[in-house]
Amino acid sequence: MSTNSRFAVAVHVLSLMAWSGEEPLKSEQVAESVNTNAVVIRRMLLDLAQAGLVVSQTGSLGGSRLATDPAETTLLDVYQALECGGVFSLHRQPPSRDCPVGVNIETVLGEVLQEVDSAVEKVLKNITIDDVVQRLKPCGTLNNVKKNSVGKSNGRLNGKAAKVLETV
Amino acid sequence: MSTNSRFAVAVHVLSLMAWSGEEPLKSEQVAESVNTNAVVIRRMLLDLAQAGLVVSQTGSLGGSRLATDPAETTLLDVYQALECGGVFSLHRQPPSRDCPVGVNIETVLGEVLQEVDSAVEKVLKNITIDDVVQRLKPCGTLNNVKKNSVGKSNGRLNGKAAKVLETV
DNA sequence: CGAAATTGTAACTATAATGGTTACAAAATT
DNA sequence: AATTTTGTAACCATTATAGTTACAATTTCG
Repeated sequence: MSTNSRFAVAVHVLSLMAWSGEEPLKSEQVAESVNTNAVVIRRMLLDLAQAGLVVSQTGSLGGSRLATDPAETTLLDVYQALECGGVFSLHRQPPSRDCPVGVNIETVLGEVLQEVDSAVEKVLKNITIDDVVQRLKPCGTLNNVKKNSVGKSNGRLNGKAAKVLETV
Repeated sequence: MSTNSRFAVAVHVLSLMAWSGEEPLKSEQVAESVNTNAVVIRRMLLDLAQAGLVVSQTGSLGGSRLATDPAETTLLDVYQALECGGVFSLHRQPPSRDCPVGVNIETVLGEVLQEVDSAVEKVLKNITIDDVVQRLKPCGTLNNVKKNSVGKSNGRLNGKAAKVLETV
């Protein structure tokens, strides 16, 4: 369905900011964690800023930080900030008006899609950015060491991880 | 989000077949109602046939018809037949392994997306093709006449509508 | 059998959303 | 004034889907 990772990236970005607190993050730092280009991040930050979820500042000490309490910001807020406009779409071209099915299928499907969207929104409304951050922590410390067991992740920041978050 | 109308078209196609009963519909007829090309329809019918929802036959009296009871076929069956693979996607490129957020965000997001998908599936599982067809009927007779009030749709088939469904 | 109709399928182009890149003006700090 | 960073435009790349043409394989019917 969706070849689209915008929602995942947006949650990633906001989680980074929640993790790092008040200090503004530069788009370059965020891009490094997300593994993409800084302009892609800035474009997304514009959407998030327009929705009032982040604030940014230009200049040499600039960057972006959360504009809201992460414990109050839900994934529904994030989803709506991206203006994805629903999970499914209706027909590209309107169906035949001369067919009894075609003439009304959009109305009926519209109701169904609305029902789907409501269900999605209900789930997203119950998860906050803070929830996501809390759920990140156990993975980073216990679970992951056990899985990889090569000592790559030992709870301390090292290498680029330090570069990304120590400056924060 | 989804620039994708495959689900809408698939439900349209199956509703047409449910509406028209046992008689096989030709891809050209279906394409006329959906307002697209017959090959687009045939490609979709291949997906639906592989999922066991329709059967097709070549030859001069060929066409496609439902392979299941429309009252037992849910929109979840349709959705799964299309193999859309979930409502949202994770990151295209894997995030940084050197960032405490990046290294675990995919795991956490995967759980969230699973929760979303389950909610969507729960809704779709409760709507059958027959439900859709039933909900098409009132629109075609009362509601629509009132809305358009130009007598375009008067309950009888006329013009191309006749062409599409009278042969059925 | 041979003609006609229809599906199955390949090959190609078109469209649209997203992602990636480069470049640079505007703003803020030193 | 110099430096840094965002905001933003412009362009290309990638991917999924839709649309089109063409044709072999299959089925019916004369």
